[in-house]
Amino acid sequence: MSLAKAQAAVSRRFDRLNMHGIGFTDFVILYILQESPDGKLRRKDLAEKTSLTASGITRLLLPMEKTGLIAREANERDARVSYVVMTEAGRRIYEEAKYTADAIAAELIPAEQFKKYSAAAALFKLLGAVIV
Amino acid sequence: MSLAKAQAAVSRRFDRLNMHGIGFTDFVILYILQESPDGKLRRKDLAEKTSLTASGITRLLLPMEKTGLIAREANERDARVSYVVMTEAGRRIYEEAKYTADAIAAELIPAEQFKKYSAAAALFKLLGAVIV
DNA sequence: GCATAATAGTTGAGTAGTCAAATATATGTC
DNA sequence: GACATATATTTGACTACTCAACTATTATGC
Repeated sequence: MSLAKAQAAVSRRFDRLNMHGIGFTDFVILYILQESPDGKLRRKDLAEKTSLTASGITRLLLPMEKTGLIAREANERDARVSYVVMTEAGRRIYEEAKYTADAIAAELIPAEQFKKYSAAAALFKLLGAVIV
Repeated sequence: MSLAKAQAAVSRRFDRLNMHGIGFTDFVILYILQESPDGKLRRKDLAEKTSLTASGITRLLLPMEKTGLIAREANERDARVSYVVMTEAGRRIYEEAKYTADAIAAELIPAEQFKKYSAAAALFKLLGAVIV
């Protein structure tokens, strides 16, 4: 089961991110948020982009909100949705973690791939290109 | 994170296997056992082939042993190892589940790939070829 | 041949999610 | 504008693992 193997290997290497106090999935959340045009997304959309369930997102974001990496913002038109916005602290941690993530990604992927992007961004794009 | 997405999608579809009383990972175990030359493997080797930890294998095999899909066999030379062998019941369930797995795999992969093998075998080989 | 290190497997405690049900709000229909 | 239906999020109970520490056994250096 090489898919499982690849994913296990990739996310295990990214465990080094916990030196910034965040896990692999937290980093992915910050990455997605920082990439999104308004810098905020509905929980639903984060769920889709990460392939987690809405429930998983709730549980993942809870500690991130407590430690102040992200914050909650209401939607004026629809009281059901609560946006997830990156805080200043979140952005700072993301920038720090990006260096680590880039180093890890550089160990994982061939050199030509990350001329244009940061290595981490390239890795994500590469994975996106390979499957599904 | 498309790797995670792909894996989530694949293993979620294989949830249909629980109509045979087994999960996706149990099926993978049976598949690996049935493919192995002697029809038996050390727990260690199963761990490596599935990318699980030895501990995960212990926990996975426990119920499979209870329901009689696999059995335990000692190694005469080395008392530390315990082989995992497929039982008759295990082989029967595997053969049944294979039809379901093939049907699922056929929905997931392009047609030319499974001329030679069963669709499930082709899927596994394909995944193996793509990454790692 | 004895001490030290290495290997196979299991166990306790914890983590990262899942699913199904509940809650709150929005939308469409009549 | 009330009622049924749909959508976004949260919660409780559970599952499928992981890691670190342990037990039992085997291999190695001296």
